[in-house]
Amino acid sequence: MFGPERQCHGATRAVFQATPQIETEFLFVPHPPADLTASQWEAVDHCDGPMLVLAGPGSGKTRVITRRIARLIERGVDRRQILAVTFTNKAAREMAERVAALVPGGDVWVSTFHRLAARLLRRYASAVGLKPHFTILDQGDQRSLIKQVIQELDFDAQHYSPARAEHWIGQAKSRLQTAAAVAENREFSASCTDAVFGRIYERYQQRLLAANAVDFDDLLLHLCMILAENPDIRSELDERFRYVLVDEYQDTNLAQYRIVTAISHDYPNLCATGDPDQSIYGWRGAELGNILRFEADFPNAKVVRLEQNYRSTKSILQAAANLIAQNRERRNKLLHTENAPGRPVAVLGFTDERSEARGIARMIGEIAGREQRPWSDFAVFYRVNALARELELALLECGIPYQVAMGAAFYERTEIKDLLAYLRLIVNPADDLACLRVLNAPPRGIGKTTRTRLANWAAAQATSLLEAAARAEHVPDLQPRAIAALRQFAATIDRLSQHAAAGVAVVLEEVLQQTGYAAKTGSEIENSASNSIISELLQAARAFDEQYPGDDALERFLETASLVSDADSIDERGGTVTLMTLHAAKGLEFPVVLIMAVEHGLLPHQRAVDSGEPREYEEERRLLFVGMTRAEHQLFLTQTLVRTLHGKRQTTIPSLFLREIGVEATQFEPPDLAAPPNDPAAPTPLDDFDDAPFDEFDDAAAPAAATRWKTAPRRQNPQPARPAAAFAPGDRPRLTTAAELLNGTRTPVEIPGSFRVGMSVRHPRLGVGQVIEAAGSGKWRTLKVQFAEGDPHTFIEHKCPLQPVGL
DNA sequence: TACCGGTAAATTTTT
DNA sequence: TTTACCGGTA
Repeated sequence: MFGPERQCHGATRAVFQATPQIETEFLFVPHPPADLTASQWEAVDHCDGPMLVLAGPGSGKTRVITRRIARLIERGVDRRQILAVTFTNKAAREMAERVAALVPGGDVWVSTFHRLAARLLRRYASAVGLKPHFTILDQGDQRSLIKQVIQELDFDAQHYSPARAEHWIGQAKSRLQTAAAVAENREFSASCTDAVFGRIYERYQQRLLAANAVDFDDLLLHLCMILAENPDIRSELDERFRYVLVDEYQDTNLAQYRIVTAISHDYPNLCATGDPDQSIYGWRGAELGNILRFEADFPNAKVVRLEQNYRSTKSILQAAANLIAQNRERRNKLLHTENAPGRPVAVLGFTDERSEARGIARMIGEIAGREQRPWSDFAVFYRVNALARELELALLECGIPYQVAMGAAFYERTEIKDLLAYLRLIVNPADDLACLRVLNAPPRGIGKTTRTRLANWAAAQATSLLEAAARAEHVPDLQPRAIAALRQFAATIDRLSQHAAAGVAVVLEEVLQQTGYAAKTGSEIENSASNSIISELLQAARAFDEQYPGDDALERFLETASLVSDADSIDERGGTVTLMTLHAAKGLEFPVVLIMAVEHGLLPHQRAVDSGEPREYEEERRLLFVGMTRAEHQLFLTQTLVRTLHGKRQTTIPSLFLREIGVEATQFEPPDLAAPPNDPAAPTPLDDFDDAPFDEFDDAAAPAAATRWKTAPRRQNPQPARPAAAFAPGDRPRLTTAAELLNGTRTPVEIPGSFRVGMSVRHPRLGVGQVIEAAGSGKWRTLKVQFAEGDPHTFIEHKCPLQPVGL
């Protein structure tokens, strides 16, 4: 009688009893609105009970989530009982906006995990020994505190670097190992190293607690502990958040998983959306197992698969699907699309990183001109930030505007961090890190010696640095001048505190005035730059005051500031090409995408290869998968023959991923293409290329298509193209090469190169294999090659019929 | 306290 | 190659 609505039962029955008017709605058999597919509607219309939405890239996942929220409300669910959790501020903002557009009125709690945890932790702070106005340390603060701790404990900083300790502690925390637990199990530590890091962790945690501060991981860890140890709080929140939606579930770590499950126990209406194939944060503790195990965790879970892609062309999707099919640890999905076949995925080969960068810049320029695309249609992804440099130079050279999405943004600036540290100190006088930061900024004659003596005394007295400064006259061995400076500093903070409730902007202005920070010395240019940054902060403060008036404005402003990230800074409207790491690309889409340096050692990254862990190797594959599936219309992958990295020039090894995608061979550009175009009047080869129907690039049609390049200067080459064989048969994506695209010829360029260990090679009879050993030199160099089957074969290099694969 | 020079290390980084 | 950091000296 009620059709699909019969699924609404169990724990949430109370909701429906309380709102009987819903019954009337059941009389209308709900059917999918025209703008939703059947499976999308299935997910949207699901009401009670756990649900897993396995959403492939570009499958309209966000839309499904927002529509489901609207649908729940439409059915009479109290909107305050809905909680939607995302990972990024940006995603949260977007989702909130879209929900607001669908069901005006607010009150649906859309938040990131960390912000949610921060909010709840303020309320229940005392349960973990914190005071409500605790400080959230960013990574920089965290790093410097760890450094201090290592120094204090007098461990060898060579072996126990702050970076490693930070990682170790982060891992421990995301696995819910508290410092106390680590201390208890110290004798069971797997290694001496673990024992040392355990000590660091303990001490670090003590210091955090003393400063009434938490780091990012603590937000989650503390909340987890609260939920685990306080059944009343847990059930209260469970009841409060009856409908929980989690986006990007594949990236949840153990702490996040526990939080989500803890508040979905009595009301198990958890809706998890995600894609195992897009899990790229394993190194930060994300547990792929969480999503793979969902049905085991929730045996009666409904599973909806969104497999139709609305974003990419068939070629792109096919190529990506080929790649990801190689992963073992996944759930098989049938990615498909109704979109046009589109242009073949192109692999562009270049001689070195410089010609690669120029080639990319030219490619972008030509496509933009020909297709009348704005620069913002283009994105270039790379595995490591270092790869952006050469590209930036090339883009500058071509006059193409770009933006790099990368770390060290606004809130990382010294001025901003200093000013925020003052605010932190006002809110939380125990915040020793903030105190340390501004004690001598601007300089007021409090040097290193003074600081050490102050810190020692404060530690002995078990008091905060600020408090110690206020009572500086008791600190032994201090110069009278230092005492005066310290007392004055403390008095200044004290005076500033009186303005605390007057709004963020007012406090900030007072800080600037009273500390003399504004008048800080510096060169003319530096000053103007720094001034504009400061005024930007002031502006943000004013905007914040308007939006959130109230006594706790300062505190909330700080929370916002510390939870903001660089990804938030990407300006979508700015008409520029976007450069970013593959990690940063998740969740975005661009009409034209170029992925640089698809080479062994970079993608997959050397560290993943060295680890020998299939898990890590598969994550690299997912990373490329994520990058590829960002592309709507056109996708290019590039590789070079030699690449200079860390100042070392090395012959590259082609990425095995290329072969998995279906690239049999890349033809490399002739060397002269490396030079920037010097005759702008010359017809661009792409003019022609673009008019060609895509079908002409089919295997069989390839030689015929070659005749189309009449406007491009034909290269005399006795050797006919090594043509059709270069293109994969059947369901393989169709691939084009750099030479074809940029030069308009299909004449392959023979690249002499010696085989190296690790390279993939093709033998006419034995198929594809990998060089596992090379010996001798010159004429007598021999290669040992392992093929898919049988024992390795040994060849004499200069006589053997081996072809490099991917070269 | 501030600067210079030598050395070592150099993924990814939602918060 | 570039960068960050340490330790020495002015």
